[in-house]
Amino acid sequence: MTHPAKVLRAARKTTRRQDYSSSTKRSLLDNAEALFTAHGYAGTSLDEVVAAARVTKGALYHHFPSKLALFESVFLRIQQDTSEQIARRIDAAGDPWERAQVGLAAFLEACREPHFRRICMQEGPVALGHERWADAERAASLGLVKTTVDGLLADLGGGEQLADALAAIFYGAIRSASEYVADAGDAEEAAEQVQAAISAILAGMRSLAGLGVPLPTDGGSAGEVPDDLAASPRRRQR
Amino acid sequence: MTHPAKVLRAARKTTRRQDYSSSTKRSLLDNAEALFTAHGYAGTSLDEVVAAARVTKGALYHHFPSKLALFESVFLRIQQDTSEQIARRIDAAGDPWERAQVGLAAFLEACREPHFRRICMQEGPVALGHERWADAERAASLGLVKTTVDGLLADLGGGEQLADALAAIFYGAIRSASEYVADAGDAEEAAEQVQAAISAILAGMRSLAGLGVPLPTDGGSAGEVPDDLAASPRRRQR
DNA sequence: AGTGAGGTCATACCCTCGGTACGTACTCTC
DNA sequence: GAGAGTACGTACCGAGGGTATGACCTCACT
Repeated sequence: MTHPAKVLRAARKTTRRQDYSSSTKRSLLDNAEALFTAHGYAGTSLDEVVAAARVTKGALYHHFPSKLALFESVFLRIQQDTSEQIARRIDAAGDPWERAQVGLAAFLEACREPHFRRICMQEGPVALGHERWADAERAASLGLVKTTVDGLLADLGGGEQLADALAAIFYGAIRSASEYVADAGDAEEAAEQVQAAISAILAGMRSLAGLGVPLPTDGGSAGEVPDDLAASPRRRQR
Repeated sequence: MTHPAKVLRAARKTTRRQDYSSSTKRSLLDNAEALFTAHGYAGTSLDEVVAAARVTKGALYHHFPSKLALFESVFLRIQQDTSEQIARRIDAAGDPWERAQVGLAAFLEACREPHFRRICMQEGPVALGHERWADAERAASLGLVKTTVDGLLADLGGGEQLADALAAIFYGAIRSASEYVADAGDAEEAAEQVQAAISAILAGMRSLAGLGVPLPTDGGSAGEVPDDLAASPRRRQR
């Protein structure tokens, strides 16, 4: 058996110099993640980051062009890890309705991780700006929701034109639900309530389809809604 | 007839000095609102604000103890105006389901106002911090949603223990829906989709109740959910 | 092994911006 | 009309993001 170090270096085909560099970068990312999680984006100074990572600002600015770019790297790393994790659990589930339940549970769980909650859900939109954050979300969390919703609608048969809107709605619902759970005194009980509430919503949609009620109706199916309110927000009732 | 100026001053019971002061403060609030809307909290410097309001930092710091306090004043002013406006429209509606529809339409409309959208929905949580923002929201927008949801549940009969969770869920759903509408290429069409989607959800809940399905079921009613994912229900089916 | 090259990082500095200390002018009251 | 207090301006400080410059260290090539 050869020497472990030699095997590693040979296998990874990296120079000592590259090891140093990537180690420095990784340390910056790790420490930045911890500090951003603890104090937020604006509340974290680069001096704190470089001190924690035991480097200087020169090193930081060699690896990242700006504070924002550093945050974005941290953000993307967490987001990708988390969404892959959730996707794996969804894929392990069976029919669309079970997948929705599993996805919800997995997402609620992820939102109880402080770093995901703080960096991806709270700081992300404002630090990166709504535009870039929304793009990243579309590719990750929202994408998962969209896929799941597509599955549900396919199972119900119909309502495809509502898929995007429904995905956005469910995504916001889950997001807000996670805040509700995180803020609740009894997180377990809150999580149960959320599961029950969303189950009820899904069950309602399912029963609607069973009743032969067409999903893609324009307003009015939940109660008498004046035309001018259901159709175009421009025209308001006096 | 007495002198006009005397009449005015006597009627309003304010001194010229107080007029000047409140005018200065109002100008600061107005200009800060415009700048915060355009460039966000971090992107707006106090120098810009005082220049726009044609005063100096001394004046600003006489009226507001900090930049954050200035932002909070702007925030609260917009939030109160908007929620009062929405509340009036809800109160003008009839049964709970119509109230929900009207409230949704009014909220979607408000979210298309740039200053409400940017300051109350986007910058608020991060600038004020989640805690203070959540408190303010509970008293305003979320309060409206909670009241409306309470009305729905009362009409359905049952599910009261889910009211808080449902309100949080619907609030997030509406929030996200408003983003969806704001980001959409065709806002009109997007708003219609959102109205239709939420109508479908509400109709589903209504039909569930009509079918005699009890609302407060613990998970699993939408599909088979593995025990370990069902968030430790106190009583599980089966 | 020696050496040039370039990637990697440290040091020192600038600039913006939130916040403070203090001075001034004006207005109201007695 | 004199004192008092409010409203506001001016000058400055310190924190923090960003930059210019150069040293060191590794690596490839001879």
